[in-house]
Parts: sequence; structure tokens; C-alpha cells
Amino acid sequence: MTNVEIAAVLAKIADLLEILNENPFKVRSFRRAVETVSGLAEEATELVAEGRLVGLPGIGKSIAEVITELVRDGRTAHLDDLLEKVPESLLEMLRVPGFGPRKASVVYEQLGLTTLDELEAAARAGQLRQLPGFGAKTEQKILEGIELVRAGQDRWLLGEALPLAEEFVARLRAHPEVLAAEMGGSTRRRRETVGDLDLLATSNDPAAVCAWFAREGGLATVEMAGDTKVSGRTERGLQVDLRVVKPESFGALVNYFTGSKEHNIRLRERAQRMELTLNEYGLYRGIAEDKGDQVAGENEEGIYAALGLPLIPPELREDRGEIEAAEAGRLPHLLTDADMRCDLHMHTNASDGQLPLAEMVAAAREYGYSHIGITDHSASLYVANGLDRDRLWAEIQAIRELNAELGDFTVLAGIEADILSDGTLDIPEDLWPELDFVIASIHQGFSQDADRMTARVLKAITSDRMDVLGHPTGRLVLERPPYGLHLDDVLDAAREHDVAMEVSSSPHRLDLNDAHCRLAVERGVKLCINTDAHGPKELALLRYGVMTARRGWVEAPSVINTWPLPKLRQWLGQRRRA
DNA sequence: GCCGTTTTCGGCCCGACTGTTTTCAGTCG
Repeated sequence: MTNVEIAAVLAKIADLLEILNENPFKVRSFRRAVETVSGLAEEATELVAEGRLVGLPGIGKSIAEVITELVRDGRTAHLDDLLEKVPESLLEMLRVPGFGPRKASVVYEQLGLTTLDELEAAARAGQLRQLPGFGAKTEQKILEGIELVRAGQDRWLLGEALPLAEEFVARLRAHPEVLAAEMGGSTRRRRETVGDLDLLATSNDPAAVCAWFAREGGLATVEMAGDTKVSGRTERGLQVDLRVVKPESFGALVNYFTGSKEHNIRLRERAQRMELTLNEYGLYRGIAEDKGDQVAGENEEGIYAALGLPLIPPELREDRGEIEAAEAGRLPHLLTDADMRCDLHMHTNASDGQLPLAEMVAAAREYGYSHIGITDHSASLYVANGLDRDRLWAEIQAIRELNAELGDFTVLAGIEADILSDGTLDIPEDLWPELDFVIASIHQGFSQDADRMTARVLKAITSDRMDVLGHPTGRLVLERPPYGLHLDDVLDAAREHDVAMEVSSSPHRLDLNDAHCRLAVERGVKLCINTDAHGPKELALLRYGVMTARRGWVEAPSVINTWPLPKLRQWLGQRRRA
């Protein structure tokens, strides 16, 4: 059973416990475990085998037993018992905004409703308004909510949401009454998908800013426009919430809305132990009703400082050990965009790219790199017009000629070689010494089982003819799960043979993902962050790979793109001299 | 169910909004 499947079961248990009105702290425990398992880079199967489950954040004896059962039998008695009391189909109702576990419990107990369809029918028939705690308005909101669920637009790619958020923030900052503006939520934490945009601003006249934003802030529809809050949707239906507060609370607001929720809870618990209270308006002396003077709140640094912590970068705020690290002064010095000296994976129209070599190189040069790598597809990828031996040799020579003209900019001659079904690399033997580097990727035979897929990749790595494993897990965000691969084994081999793992920066890929980046670096494996650009516009996407690596606690030295060219050449040369 | 710089038992974050309500439960972030 995969970690994703285990996390789904734990989430299901949490939902069912909530519907059954169980102890809320028990529910919270399961939710915490969902986060922990989702963030695991290692397979839970391995942790179970080695007895390392207990002790992970939020995983005690009971939940460890549930996970062990799942790994061993593919099912758990805990879930089975709950499903005897509540039908599973009831859970789909929880996706309806404003419709939570208590209401689900009521419609099930009193009307016997078990599915979204039945809920919709009952709402249309006016049957819900007679239930306790329900009214005509609730009924109407439920119908609207079901519509949204059916439309299916609840998660957006970071690559779609972030540019929109940046535009909104820029527009806010340009307004004369706005003193400062920032984005919050999972967009600011750079999660790979986001549900909505949170925009935060400060002004001495919040009402004026809200009124202006509702009118001409760029929303297609406005659902609510108050003196401190505006919410609506963009043309494509993405939910946007703006909140505006006075300056003394801005840092607290940004901190609060940046989350994650679990990180916030940890901060508030910490505040409480220090006899302070943290809320979205500030950090105050005293606790609960006795809270007094504001200690901090104008900016985030001040809040963290008052809690005895350095500022924690938003990308790390997931309660994955960042508070402990901050406390111990061991926060990572995260990789930045400015550290990136090159992009080592891009295509020209020799294979399936848009531009000829010289134009693609010119486009990449605009990004201020000192060097880049050109990596067209290898011969076996017919659909992408992969290069056969003669065309590859021609490209290598063209790159050499180009370098002679370029002066202080260098183009490395690479290839994106297919890892064939039997694990051999699709590279003409006599041209391997002529290539500066090799990215090897899987493009076909996705359906092989995990053992075969792993054996295939291990054979490629141990051939010592490749430098980087391209988009290692093959997943597409929101579209396609990763192919089965025992990543632990792959990482071990990669360290031994000094092969880097690619972080493919396309918002559709982000492969490796954040948790895998963290595991790879912890295992001593190097990363290579690339765009895999097929045209000039995609060259701009490198920052998404950097964001993913930052979420994986990655520091610049682990990323070969940050090395000066001589160091990179030396590393690549070791394999070739061996 | 988890967890420990007062704890192996007794705590467990904080506030706003909404709708249904004459004082509050449910939902959300």
C-alpha cells in the first residue's frame, strides 16, 4: 500500500470519527498523521518493516498499528468498524462548502440520506429546512455548494495560481492607500496545488481599499464586500479572499493566513507556554481573557522573535520539524533563484522543441545564466522526433561551433536519452564520449510493475553512462500518479554512482516532489533542477523547481545547477575519465 | 489519539462569520 493510499485511509477515519461526534482531539490526531504520512518521502512499508513508525510526529502506538495493518493486509479493522456505523458514501457530502460532519450526521440520522445525489434531491424538495439547525438559506447554500463540487474545480496548479496572486498583490501595492500587501495561504507556501488565493493588505483606511478592490481589483464576480474583507472569483472561477487590517496587525494577519494550520497551532501552543496569546491581530501578553498589551504583530519577524525563534521561511511552515530546527538554530539556508547558474534540460526543433539551436540558446541566455545544457530526445522516442546517430553528431558539432562564437557563455552538449524497457540507455556507443552529459528518462513502458521498473532504472544508473535521472517518478500533478518505483533503492544507487536526481520544474510535473527532494538530499544524493523547456516561454518556469526544492529543505550546494562551470565540468569529467 | 523545560494523566489554538437562533452550534481557516 502506498503512502498516498495510507493517508487517504487515515483521512477517511478522521472524517468518520467527526461524523460520529468523537473526541475532536482524537480527530485531530488522525489528521496530523495524514499530514505526516503524506509528507513522508520513504515508503511507509519500509518504516513498518524496520519498526520506525512510532516516534514520527503525531504517530503513536494506535495509529502505528493501523498503518501496520494497512501495509500487511491492505485493510484495517478500525476503518471497517467505523463503516459499519456510517456508510462511506456519506463522506462525499463533506466536500460541499459549509456542509460539515455535524450536518452530515443530521441528514443521515433523520432522513437516512447517504449520497450527494440524495442530499441534492432532498434540498430541492425542501426537506432539509425542517431539520434542526437547518433553514431555507442553508438549503440554498447546499444546492450552490453541490454545484461547485460537481464542477470539480477545487484544486489549482501552483503554476496557474501564483502568477494570478502576484498580479493581485502588485495591483494592491500600487494603490495609494495600501501600505503593504502580501499573498498568504498555500500559494505563499508554494504548495504544488492550491485551493484559493488569500490576499492580505494593510492600510489606515481598510474600508476604502476594500471598496476599491471590490470595484476594480480584477475580480470577475464579487460575493462579499465588507469593510475589512472582500471575496469573489476570477474569470476562471478561482476563489479570491482579500483581508485588510491596520498596520499594527499586518504581520500577525500574514502569519495567520500563511499557515499551515498545523504550523500555526504549534506557534500558538508555544505562545501559550510563554504566557502569551497569538491570534490574527497580534501577539499579546497574558492568556485568554486576561490578555493585555501587544508584544508583536506589525511584522512576522517580530512575532517569531518574541517567540524566541528566527523567521521561518513560508515554504517550511508545514510542521515537518521546522519549529524544532528553528529553535536549535538549524534552519536550512534555503536555495534561492539567484543561486541558479544554469538550466540543463531543454529541447530544440531538432527533436520536439520549437526553436532552432541558436535561437533557443539566445533565449536561455536572457536569464543571466553562465551556461546551459541542450538535451534533445534520443532516437527511440519517435513521437518526439528523437535524434538518430547522425543527427546527434551534427547537433554536437553545431554546439561546439556555437560555443566558439559565444565567448563567456557556454552550451553543454547533452542528450535526454530514453531508458529502454530493458534498462539500456538509448545512446550511440561511439558518441557517448563526445557528449558533455547525459540525462536519462523513462518515456515508455509506464505500466511495468514496481520491481521491474526499479530494476530497469537501477540498470541504467549502474551503467555509469548517465549523469542525471530525468523526471524520476513520472507523475503529472493532478493528472497521473507516479509510476511504481522503489525510490529508496534508486536513491541508494544514485548516491553510490553519483547520479543526480532531476527536479523537473514544470508546474505539471514538479518531479521529484518536495518530500522526495528532502529525502534525496538527506541520503546524500545531488539534485539537478531543470525546466525541460520545449520553447522559450517555458524557460521561465525554473523558479517552480526552486520552490519545490525549498519546500524540501534543500540548500544550494546539493544542487549541481548552482556550481560554477569548472566545478560542474570536473564532476561530469570524473565519470568520463573512469 | 498524542504527548511531556511543572505532566505517564490531563491537557490539547484562536477567532470570525453564518444562520438559526433568544444564547449558540457548526463551519472555516
